[in-house]
Amino acid sequence: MARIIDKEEKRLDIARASIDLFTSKGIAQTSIDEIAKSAGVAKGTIYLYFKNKEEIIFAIWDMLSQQHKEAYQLRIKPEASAKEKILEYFNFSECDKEYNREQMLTLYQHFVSTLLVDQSGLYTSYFERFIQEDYDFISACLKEGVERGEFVIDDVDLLTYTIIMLFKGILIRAKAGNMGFYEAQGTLTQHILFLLKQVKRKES
Amino acid sequence: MARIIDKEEKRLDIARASIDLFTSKGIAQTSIDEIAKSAGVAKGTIYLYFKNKEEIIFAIWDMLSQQHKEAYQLRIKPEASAKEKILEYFNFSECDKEYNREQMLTLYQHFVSTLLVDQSGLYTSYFERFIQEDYDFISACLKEGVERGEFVIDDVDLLTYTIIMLFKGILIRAKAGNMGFYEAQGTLTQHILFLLKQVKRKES
Amino acid sequence: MARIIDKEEKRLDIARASIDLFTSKGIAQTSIDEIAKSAGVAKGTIYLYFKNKEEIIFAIWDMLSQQHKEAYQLRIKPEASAKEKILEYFNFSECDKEYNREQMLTLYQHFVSTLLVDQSGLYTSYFERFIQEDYDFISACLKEGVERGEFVIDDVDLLTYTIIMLFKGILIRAKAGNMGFYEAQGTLTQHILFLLKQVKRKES
Amino acid sequence: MARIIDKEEKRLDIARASIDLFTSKGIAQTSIDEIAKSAGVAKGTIYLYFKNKEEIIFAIWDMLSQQHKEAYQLRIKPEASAKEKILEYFNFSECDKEYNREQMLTLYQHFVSTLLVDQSGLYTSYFERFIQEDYDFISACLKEGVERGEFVIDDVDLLTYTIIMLFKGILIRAKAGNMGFYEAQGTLTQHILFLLKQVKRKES
DNA sequence: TATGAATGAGCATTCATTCAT
DNA sequence: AATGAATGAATGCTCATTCAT
Repeated sequence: MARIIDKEEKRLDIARASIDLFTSKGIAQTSIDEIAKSAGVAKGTIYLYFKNKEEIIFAIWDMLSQQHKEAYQLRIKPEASAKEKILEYFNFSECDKEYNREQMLTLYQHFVSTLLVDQSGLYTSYFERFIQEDYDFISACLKEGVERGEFVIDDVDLLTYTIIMLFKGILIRAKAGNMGFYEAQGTLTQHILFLLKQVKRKES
Repeated sequence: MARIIDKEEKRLDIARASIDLFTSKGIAQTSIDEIAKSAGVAKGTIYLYFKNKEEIIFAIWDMLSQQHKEAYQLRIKPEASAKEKILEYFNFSECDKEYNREQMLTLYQHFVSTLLVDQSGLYTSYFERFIQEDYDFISACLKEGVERGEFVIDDVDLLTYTIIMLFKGILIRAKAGNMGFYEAQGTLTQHILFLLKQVKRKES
Repeated sequence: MARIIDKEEKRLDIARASIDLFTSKGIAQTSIDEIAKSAGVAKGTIYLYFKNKEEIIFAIWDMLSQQHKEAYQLRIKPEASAKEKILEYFNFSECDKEYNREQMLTLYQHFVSTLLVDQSGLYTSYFERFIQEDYDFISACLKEGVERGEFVIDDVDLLTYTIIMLFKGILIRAKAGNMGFYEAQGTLTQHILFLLKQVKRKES
Repeated sequence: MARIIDKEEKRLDIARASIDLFTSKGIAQTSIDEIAKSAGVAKGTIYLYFKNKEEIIFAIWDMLSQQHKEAYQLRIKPEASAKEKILEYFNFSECDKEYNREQMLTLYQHFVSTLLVDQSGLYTSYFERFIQEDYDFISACLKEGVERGEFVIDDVDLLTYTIIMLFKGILIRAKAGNMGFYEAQGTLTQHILFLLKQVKRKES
């Protein structure tokens, strides 16, 4: 058992060591050699923990995604409104603990870039899971909001996807418009607020 | 007397020949060698018409963008409503003339993929122009709609960007969700319609 | 006859246009394309006047060498001493008329560089002629100096070659020591003076 | 446990394998591919031992220079006269041990050729060191000769450089005059002897 | 487990020269 | 005579991955 924990820990160590490199130089521009040096292990050792370079990216993603969920759980109060929950879900301020937010944005952009040209289907199916998670969470929030009388929504499914697509769209707009993390986060929040305002229940 | 050659036409020939390769293999995975073979010219000839690989991509983009604009102009009637104009603007059915729509979608995804990891700034500044064009068009339509009494909009700028971001977001969702062109086009239309419905002027 | 003169003149025009490029960028780094542009003719035209790139270099050399001889003839007085004649022979101040002296030095260095790796024998035999000319001139001067009682020389042949080798050696030393034209010229003069002082006839 | 390898020895193996190619084809005309094949390793392996092509050339030079110094030390007796020391310093007979003398001469010519057109400054600064070493050695010998009453020299610095320039000059003359190693060596010796004779102390 | 030496395919770009017009 | 479009060989360097130790 101890061995397995060690192995998992070392996996994470290598993944963590890659983040700086991936975000500062780009995924394609980062060599296994550099990752090995940065992680303080030999090149061959990387391959004892990861089948290939892509697996490292998945591992990073799993790790950050896990952190994000945990941070969300800590921040959110059960009695929060649906709006608050959704906004909090798209708040990535926890990154600052270990990695800075600009890196997180860049990493996400690189990840999506890889997805967009994926031909093996590996990334595609991996990414599908995250979109599904987002979908499940947001639609649950919206439904809860409707039940509580917070929102009036004709088509919860449609609105859910609108929010998801805005979240993806901001990544591209941020890159094309030279936005940093804060501007991107703020813009996204603004757009989500705009949408939620449309479906807010009008008091009579 | 030198050989008489329509330089612009040959440029487009080479660009056209690249599209198949870019969409089937990816931009980064396509070598100049392959483009040359596919275009039926020698490798060096490519460089008589393009300064570098990026220029080929931009040329394709310019070409498709031009075609799209022309097709839009042919389709749209001056008296069309703002809603019709916007929906038509995001209708890419003209592609079938020369390239099929699936290719068009894939190409867009590849292009955005390249943009997302661009470190030279070349793609970024190139792409900025197109986002600006979209912005100008959509916000003009919305304003016109407001003036004509078609819409009631608090913040035209915000709604414009919402539409733009949805347009970018659908590219990612389409990839992650294994959508083809038609599904993606339909989904986008549905989302835009939903948004425009929110701001539609309520008849009293 | 007029045709031939025109042809020769155009040859020289092209050669002249190459000098700037060769000296500023290096011979290997200068493309025929650039020479053509600089000479205001088409690329193919170059090949009507020169069999290949190397011939241009020979033509430049012939031209400069011719200029040097003419300048020498104008400068030197028949009654000059042997020492004066030799020093004048290694004085390249005429370059300033059309090309500056730094260019002349660089060009000479490039030329010798090409010679040193010549495997065809073309450069070698071409260069041999110039060494022979130098030899004939210098040994004639030295003999004249001996006859006139200016020098006492045991082995004229040896001293002649010493001077020639110093002249070649200064090219390498100038490059390795980051010398400019003036420093190189001055250094060479100093060394030749030193040698001639050794064989100067001692008045009793 | 990693493979045990004498990195320095392998470095020299690769360098040694390059000499044949450099001398028979020229430095610029020899590709890394050929060097790799000649050394019996893969192309990538070259770059484990050398940062780039230039480093290979410098490594060869360092190696030969080292060998020459060691051979000189073995040959020379401490009580040798200044004249003997200088002549021995310019005696390259040790080459036959591993590489033949003609190759040595050709290699030197190729190296100087590359130096003469060097625009990066890499060769220039590398070569400067060797000229400086030669200067230090020769001027020390001459000074010693003066102190011992072997020579009478007005300007040691000037004579030192005369010898150095003759040494460089012979490389060019050898090439232009189709001299082989022995003729070049003999000619150089003869010229140095001539110079030293001029400054030999006259017994009264 | 861990190492790190070795591999070799892969690639954008340049350029002297040719030749159809 | 002049043009300039076309050619295609040539090359230094990177890097993910393997595997002997």
